[in-house]
Amino acid sequence: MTKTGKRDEIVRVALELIAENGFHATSMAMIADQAKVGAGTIYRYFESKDVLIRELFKEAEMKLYEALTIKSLDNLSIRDRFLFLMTTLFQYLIANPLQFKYLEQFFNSPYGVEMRRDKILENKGESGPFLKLFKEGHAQGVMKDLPLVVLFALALGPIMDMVRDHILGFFILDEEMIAKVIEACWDGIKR
Amino acid sequence: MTKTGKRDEIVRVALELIAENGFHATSMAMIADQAKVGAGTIYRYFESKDVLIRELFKEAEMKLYEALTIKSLDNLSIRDRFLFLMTTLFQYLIANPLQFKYLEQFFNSPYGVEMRRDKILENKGESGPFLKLFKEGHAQGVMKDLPLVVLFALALGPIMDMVRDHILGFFILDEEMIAKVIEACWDGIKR
Amino acid sequence: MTKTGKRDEIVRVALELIAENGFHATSMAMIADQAKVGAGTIYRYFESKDVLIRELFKEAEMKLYEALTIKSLDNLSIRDRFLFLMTTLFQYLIANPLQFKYLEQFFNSPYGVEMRRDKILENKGESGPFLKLFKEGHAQGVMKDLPLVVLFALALGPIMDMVRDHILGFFILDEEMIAKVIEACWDGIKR
Amino acid sequence: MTKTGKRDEIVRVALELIAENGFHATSMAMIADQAKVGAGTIYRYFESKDVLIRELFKEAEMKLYEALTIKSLDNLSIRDRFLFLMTTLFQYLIANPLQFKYLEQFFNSPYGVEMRRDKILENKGESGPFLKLFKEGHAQGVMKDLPLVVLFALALGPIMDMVRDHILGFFILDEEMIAKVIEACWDGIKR
DNA sequence: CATGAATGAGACTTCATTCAT
DNA sequence: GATGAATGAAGTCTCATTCAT
Repeated sequence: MTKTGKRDEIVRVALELIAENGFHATSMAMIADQAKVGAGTIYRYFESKDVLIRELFKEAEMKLYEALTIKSLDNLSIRDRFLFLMTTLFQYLIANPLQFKYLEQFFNSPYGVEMRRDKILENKGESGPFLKLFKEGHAQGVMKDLPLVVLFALALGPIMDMVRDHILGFFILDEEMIAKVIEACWDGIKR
Repeated sequence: MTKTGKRDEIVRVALELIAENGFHATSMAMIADQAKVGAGTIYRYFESKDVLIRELFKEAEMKLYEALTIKSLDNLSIRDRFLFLMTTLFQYLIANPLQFKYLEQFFNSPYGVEMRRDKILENKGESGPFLKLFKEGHAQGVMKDLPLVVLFALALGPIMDMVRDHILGFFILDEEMIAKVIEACWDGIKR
Repeated sequence: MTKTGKRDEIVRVALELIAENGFHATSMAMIADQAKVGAGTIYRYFESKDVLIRELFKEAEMKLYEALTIKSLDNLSIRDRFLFLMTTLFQYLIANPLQFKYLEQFFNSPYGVEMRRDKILENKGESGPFLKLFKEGHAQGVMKDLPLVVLFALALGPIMDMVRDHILGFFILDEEMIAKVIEACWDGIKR
Repeated sequence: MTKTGKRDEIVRVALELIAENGFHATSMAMIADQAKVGAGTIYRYFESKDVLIRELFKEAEMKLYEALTIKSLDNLSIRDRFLFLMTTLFQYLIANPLQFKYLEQFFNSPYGVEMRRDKILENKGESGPFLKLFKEGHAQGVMKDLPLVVLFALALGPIMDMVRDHILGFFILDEEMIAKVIEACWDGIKR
């Protein structure tokens, strides 16, 4: 196996195991076993379990970010861009439940204290797609005159809850329902 | 110390430590030390750490439920009842940050899988205040025609995010801002 | 309950629990619970668990000794006295399985190192019924010229094994079989 | 130290400590200390203390079995084979007192309930040397017409008692005495 | 005298991490 | 680089014993 092959396998297995079992219930030995590497090998790539966990987060965050920025939306209206971004987000999270579960766990743990959920989308600086959208929505007077943090919560809070319930099998989200939820979120933030 | 004094102290300390550090990082020894009881004493009151954690949840859930049901609202309009309930919830969570943090952690852990956040308010049967409200809102055609689960997410998802940010000190929620957020949530669920 | 009533109850329950579960698996709390006394009460009668265990042994030993000396056998032949004593022993142990199990455990544990099984019957000085019998058997030339310790082992070793198997349900000892086993033991020690 | 060196050392030390102090009084920490390994190392080789205890038994049983089957005895008479086997057993147990003490403890504990002492020698199927001997003795009419279990008790019960006394230093067994004891056992089982 | 809540030493076990091979 | 056996600190839990009531 190539060098990066081992690293990738460790990352893949660690994300999967932690998403399913939690940080605590996932031992380094389990990861090593399932990734078919020696226990010590993980430490060639990650200084410690803590570092591994943070690295996993960064990679999951990055992938999500990329999913949300694949397409230029500059020529659409604010509303249409919101609908598109939200739909993309929904679809990505539903298609990648392990990533979603991992991110949820990460945020809801001591690790996530200094890294609010909003930051997933916001912290990429000016280029964060939701951030950019909300700023422009503000400027055009299309959205409520509320702090960006509040707009994030209004738009994304419900989404996270719905996706969690869907992944846990408590509620089935089909395309029609997704569209309705997004519309309702829009009602919450639009002026 | 009175008989129940020790149990109360264990509960208080355990909630605080777990809220701040997480389940995993809070050892039984830490709880015993800080509660100033012997290590074995905890086990007179709680069969195991697991049982302690679930008991803490039950007590926190109960207190929250009580806070939301102290006042009869039957003679108010749906909208006013919603505003009142949401304000009460906001205020309770902000005034009891340890309980909030504990509940958040509990839900976002293997413990909480079978106990969705919505259930906090819903599962008390017909008397769950939000459940009752949403059902009536539905019936009267005041609210969107969406499943109750979705209405919960739309109304409560943003609240949880805002409260978390407030408690972590990322954003200051004053009464005016709370009122605005609640209004926006109402926009999200009203027809 | 009278004072001795409590002590007796503790002794009875402790013997039963230890016979069934072993020293280690029987906690003082279990004994107190089942004897319906407070945990501290046991310590009014027995200085420690160790003392209780030794006291239990002494009482069991005493009862067995009494069972073997109820009847004067001086006018019987050596052989008949042997048969009678052995039959009595067999019957007593089978009728009192808890006592047997307790004694077995006691001997086969650090407690019993300084108190060989033979001592049950021997240590009552000159009056130990088996000891007396073997000495006279020796003197009359009816028994093999072997040390008393060896005669004890030849006569009693098989009995203990048989009784254990019977009590554990591995083998059914009826009166006929008992008689045969005793006859065989006699063959082992007779000249 | 070689790879298996640690396991062997753990086994050796555990057998010794348990033989001297009993299961309960021998902690895993004591074993680790005396074997000069880390506390966790024992668990690489044995899943739990329970498993260690059973494994120790299996190894002790196996060694005893091997000691009794090193030599083919098919061309000897039943009586000579009996004398030889018994002598071998005596010598093995006296030469390996730790194994003897361990086996005694094991049988006389909850572990040994389902594994009667007789089974040490019997359960190897048709090849158990004592079993084979007793069956043939039966068939040839050389031995008493008693169940095999009884023959085991008559032959081996006294041996165990004598060996225990010898090991504990209560009685010195020299070769001459051993021969006499075995003869007496033969008298007990022969027709 | 009796009680039983409280204690804390100590038992078993896990697991992140190291390091000789 | 890779391995995985070894480590030992730390965690959960038990239980003989004490002592205030």
